[in-house]
Amino acid sequence: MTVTLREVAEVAGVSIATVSRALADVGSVAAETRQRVRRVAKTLGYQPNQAARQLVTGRGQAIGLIIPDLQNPFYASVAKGIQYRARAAGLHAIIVDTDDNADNERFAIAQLLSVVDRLILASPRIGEGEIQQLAEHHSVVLINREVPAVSSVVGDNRSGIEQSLSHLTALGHQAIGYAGGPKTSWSNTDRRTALGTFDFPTSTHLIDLGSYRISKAGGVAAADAGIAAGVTAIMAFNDQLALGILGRLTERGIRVPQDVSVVGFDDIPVARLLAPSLTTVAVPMTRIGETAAGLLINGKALSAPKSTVLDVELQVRSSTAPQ
Amino acid sequence: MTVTLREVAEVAGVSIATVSRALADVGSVAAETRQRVRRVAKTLGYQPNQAARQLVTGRGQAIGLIIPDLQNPFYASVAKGIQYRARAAGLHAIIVDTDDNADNERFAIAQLLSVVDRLILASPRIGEGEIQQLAEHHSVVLINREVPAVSSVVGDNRSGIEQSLSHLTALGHQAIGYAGGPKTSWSNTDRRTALGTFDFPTSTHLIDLGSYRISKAGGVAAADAGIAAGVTAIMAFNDQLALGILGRLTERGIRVPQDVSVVGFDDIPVARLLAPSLTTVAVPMTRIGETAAGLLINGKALSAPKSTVLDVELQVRSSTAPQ
DNA sequence: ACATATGCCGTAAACGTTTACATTCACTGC
DNA sequence: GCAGTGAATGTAAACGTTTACGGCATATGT
Repeated sequence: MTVTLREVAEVAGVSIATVSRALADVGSVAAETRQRVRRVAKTLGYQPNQAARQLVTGRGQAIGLIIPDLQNPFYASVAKGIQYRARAAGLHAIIVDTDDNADNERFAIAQLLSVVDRLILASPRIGEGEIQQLAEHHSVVLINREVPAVSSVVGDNRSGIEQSLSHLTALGHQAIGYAGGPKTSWSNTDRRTALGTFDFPTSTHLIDLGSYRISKAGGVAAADAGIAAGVTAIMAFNDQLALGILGRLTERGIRVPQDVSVVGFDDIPVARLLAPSLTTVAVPMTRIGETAAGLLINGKALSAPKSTVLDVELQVRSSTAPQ
Repeated sequence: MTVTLREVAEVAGVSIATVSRALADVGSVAAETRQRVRRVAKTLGYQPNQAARQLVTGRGQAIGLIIPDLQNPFYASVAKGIQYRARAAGLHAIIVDTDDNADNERFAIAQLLSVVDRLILASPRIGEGEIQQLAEHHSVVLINREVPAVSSVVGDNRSGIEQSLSHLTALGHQAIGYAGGPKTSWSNTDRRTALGTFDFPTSTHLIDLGSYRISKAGGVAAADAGIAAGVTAIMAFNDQLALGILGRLTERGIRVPQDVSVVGFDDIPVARLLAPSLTTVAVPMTRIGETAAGLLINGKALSAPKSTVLDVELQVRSSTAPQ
């Protein structure tokens, strides 16, 4: 049924070694022979058996990608970026969704390592030690998390927070609430520390509205907390939380942006579709994916671990207004 | 570095065949031996080489998934469902995003077939003939497309359209516009034909607003077309298009649902987060994925091709109101 | 003309499994 | 006591590739 090297070799009248060399364009093989082999392979519809290839070379044609949640547009975009870069290198992506669960993640990693030796971990929830140990034996690149001695690609959280705060203070907001994300999220703590070191005008104060799950209920709770605290602007951990906040505010008769301004983070595709469209920090999600995959593919990940920080840019839309 | 069957066999004092049998729990092996082998394998940290396994068994540990766009929440959810089911069977999903391009799709299929022999095609854009030919030689399940003699899983488009129309006519709408999706989409044409056979009250008429790309611009154009046509309700091909329409209507000062009602299709996660929250046909996206993966895994896909139609249910929210 | 280099190609080993077949051994029933 | 049975294990082939090695030409240098 399936055509192998042997059959191509027979038809072309050469040995399988020559066929292999001709197709891989490696070693020395006469131009005429190469052409003939190529032609035969094509007409026979030869497709190399990747399992056999991987068995002997030890290096597979796929990279593993572990993400917390495919339904989260952020990770969907990151995954897309990884695919672009991987496809350019003739690789596939094996994606595993962990449902944001550390145990699932551990299991997924173990499973994937029997199939691939190159791994991209997006927002891993497991411990630093585990990650470092993993990185010692395999090619690993992290997304949205920094761990010493391991390659990573992240958005510039500090800059994003600063741009948001500058925007809001410039608009005259003096009571600004921050609705945080899951405590297990590295991005969340990174953004919180950036908040802590921002140089506020003396008249302005930042109010911590707490940490919320990324869900409808989380958005409702965050919005209610913001209203209770009397803030005039809410910065959300990410766009999905901001969406929930937007919905709840409208539900409670509070106008955005006239009464309260809302700023998101990430700039997921729907952010610009909303009414009001969401002011948010645009994170180059796809490019994060491409960069991470690039590190893995060109082997830089192992040889010289490096943390890459990509620029972010505030997109001012209609969910923010002067106070 | 990596531990193989041989090393486990040596340490356990048996042959590799026995180790293989003990671990796979197949054939007959003494209980005491099995235990010892298992223990040794565990302490040595044995991880089977999947490439070798696949090479000899011919069946891999992964299924291929081809989707038009990961960033589309519909497919992200479907992919998640597939993962659930696949994980339960110890399988991985190799996902390829084709950017909704038939050529990319053809290439992706060819590529994937050298790695997997089981394939799920979501909304394939390639021809029926190609699909049927593919299904002859491999296990294939289609999502959101029906092709004779090939297994498929789809949402009940007819029912969804009927529920939407019934809802709108019951609310007193007499000029209802339909904003269609890409012409290449099977779902789109399926929904259109359902529209054509609906039994309208004589006072009501349906207005075709045309076909639109799923983008910001598409939503704008569709909304403008609806306004120009003077409709009081717009049914959108899917939620993303509905989102764009919602945004444009608000932008033009038209209130939803007071002036115009809007109905979506799919019920993607953000639909309920919006203000106004979107009335839409809930398609069991995750379950579609699970079902498709199930067909592939239990081998039903090949032996008895069957089209599975899953129930959909209109979710009435606040984007629709009486006229 | 002979030694040497070089280009082309075939032989064969290796990758780590699974599994058909062979072997051993103890036990059963007569 | 002996053929027959069946359970437990070992032997070895096979899966389809890549690649080190060696052989055989032919070209090159003296």
